[in-house]
Amino acid sequence: MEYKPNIQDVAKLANVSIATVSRVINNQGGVRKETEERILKAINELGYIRNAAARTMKRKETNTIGVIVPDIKNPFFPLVMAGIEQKAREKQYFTILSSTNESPIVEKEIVKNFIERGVDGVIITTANENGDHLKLLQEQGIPIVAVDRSIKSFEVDTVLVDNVKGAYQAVQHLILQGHEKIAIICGPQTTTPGRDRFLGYKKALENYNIPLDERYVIQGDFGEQSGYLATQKLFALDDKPTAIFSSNNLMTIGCVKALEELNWKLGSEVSFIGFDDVDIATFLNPKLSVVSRPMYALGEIAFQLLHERICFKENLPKRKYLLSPELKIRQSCRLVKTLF
Amino acid sequence: MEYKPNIQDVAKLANVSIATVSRVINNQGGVRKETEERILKAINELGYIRNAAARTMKRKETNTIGVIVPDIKNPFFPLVMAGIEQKAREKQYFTILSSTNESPIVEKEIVKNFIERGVDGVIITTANENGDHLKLLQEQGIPIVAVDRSIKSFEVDTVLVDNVKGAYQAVQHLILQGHEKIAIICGPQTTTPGRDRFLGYKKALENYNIPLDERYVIQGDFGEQSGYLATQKLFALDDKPTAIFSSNNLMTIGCVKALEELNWKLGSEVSFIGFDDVDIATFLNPKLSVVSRPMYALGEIAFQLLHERICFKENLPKRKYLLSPELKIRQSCRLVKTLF
DNA sequence: CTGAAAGCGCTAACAT
DNA sequence: ATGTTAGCGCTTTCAG
Repeated sequence: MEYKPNIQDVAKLANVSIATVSRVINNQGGVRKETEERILKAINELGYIRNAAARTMKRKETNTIGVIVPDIKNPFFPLVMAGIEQKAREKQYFTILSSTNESPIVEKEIVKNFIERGVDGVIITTANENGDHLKLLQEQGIPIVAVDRSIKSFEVDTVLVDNVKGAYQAVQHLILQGHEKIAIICGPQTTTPGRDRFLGYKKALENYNIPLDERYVIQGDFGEQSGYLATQKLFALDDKPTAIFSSNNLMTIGCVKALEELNWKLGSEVSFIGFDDVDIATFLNPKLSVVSRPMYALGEIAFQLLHERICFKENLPKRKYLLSPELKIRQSCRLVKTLF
Repeated sequence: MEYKPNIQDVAKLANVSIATVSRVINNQGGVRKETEERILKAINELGYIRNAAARTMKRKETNTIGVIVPDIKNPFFPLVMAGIEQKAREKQYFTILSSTNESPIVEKEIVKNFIERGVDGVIITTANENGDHLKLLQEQGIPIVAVDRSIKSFEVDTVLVDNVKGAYQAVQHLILQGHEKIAIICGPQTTTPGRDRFLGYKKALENYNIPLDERYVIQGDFGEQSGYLATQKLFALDDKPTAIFSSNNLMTIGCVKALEELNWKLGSEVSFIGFDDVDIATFLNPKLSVVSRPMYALGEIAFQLLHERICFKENLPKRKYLLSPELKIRQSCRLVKTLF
């Protein structure tokens, strides 16, 4: 049973023209009830399923959006994806997902493939915020929504998390607890999240008149290993910090590992807040305080924006959403112990 | 710049026929070098990208495979997906992913949509192992590979993890450490993994002549909450178990949470082995022993099987792979303390 | 209410 | 080496 019936077969079996069949499968009305039933019956009998390729050729739309993420193994993205899919399904859109492994080259290939397939729009967390390689999409008039990382070289709808604010709140909290020697494990300053989280850190210090101490600023690369190393460096300091702010989830993990090995007591000897919730946060003792991002909402809004853009194209100003992260205070940050 | 150029535009600009252009974009050779260059130049100038829909109509193939998972938020699946994508990319295949949220109804919709789109094959971890809703695929002659969960109602290539063996090894390990009161937190007995892991548990007890004690068998649903509840039940027993085997990752997390709240000392008062590695495993103190599944390999092999099937269709026997999980002994299971 | 027919953009068989 | 042309299966005027 390998034969794929087409609209012709259905028409023949139902004794109508293919135009009528088309009307029925597209619910366009204007077909007598008996005729419709006859057609439906034929469709069922044959197991007819309409051919999307042929349909797309006429319609110039696929009801499909493409999603591009840099690393599907990072738990952040599946959660965003879940939000996107949910909203997309509601609007009868389908979602195709590809992961670039942070490679702009792969990303470009994927973009090209998405265009070939005629996706109606793209949601992307790009591997390269410059974004020149995404111009293809723009040239084809395919709407784009940038999620979590913005795109520099042209204007697109964007939904970001307020990284500055999240970092600011975390550091402010530490300051209000009496900390002054607050270290930051930075993300790459070539990425917006990396820069912005550092910015929030600086702003908080500034607002509370705490001078920035370069020794407490350690560069990391968002990888676990760099968080580990950074923590070791901080521990080696004569004048150790009393609190650490880590700029992302993986570095948090590295940091916690180092803390444990160094026997540098979390919560008591050194307070800690990390950016991004991590699975382990509530399993550690003390439980980790974190800045948590609304991943699901990020996905939902991204689809919302994309959908509007697909419907109204250019008759819409470019929009930038900035979602607020949530500071979840648990047990890893405590009032500073003053020594006098 | 909204106009999508087509093969005609390219042909006109390069002063050739569309057939020649087609030859070039498909690397079929038989075109004079200068001509080819002229065409390439025109393609570049116009920003031409070929239309997959039109191509598909002729070719009857899309170079695309569909992947269906029950829950993209479960970290298991993105890892499998990464393995699939890697292999697929090597063979120039594209991958489209959809998640069913464990709903067979959604799954059926997705299947239908995949067929509409003309995917060349499907890799699926089905939400309903019965599989009647997948017959559509079979009828259309679309190859299927089942991953992690088998399909009952017809024969397909399958790649599973040896759940019986994994559970057996875990429980055996506990037995050899002297445990006799070993509890299991079961997965749903309607799923193969749920059943098989229970089977492995029973087999191990049997082999070592330990009678099955119903009080130590708690039903869960693979969700975190059920692991939590199960642990509470076990703790409430007069004759508490000295070891717990949890049937999956999420229930492990629930279990560990409960353990902590109940102040039931992991490793000393109660030994533990869980099925599936979890992020937190090595952060806990003591570190969790687990049965770990080869997720990436699962994905790689699945694509391999699918690809062969796409190429050779029926001229291939149905194949069943059974990958061995790995028992990772860490610190959460200890020699039983005998009381006499 | 229904049908006939013109393509959508491409590939591939057949000419030249 | 290159061009001509017949569809692939569908949607959508335009007629009836």
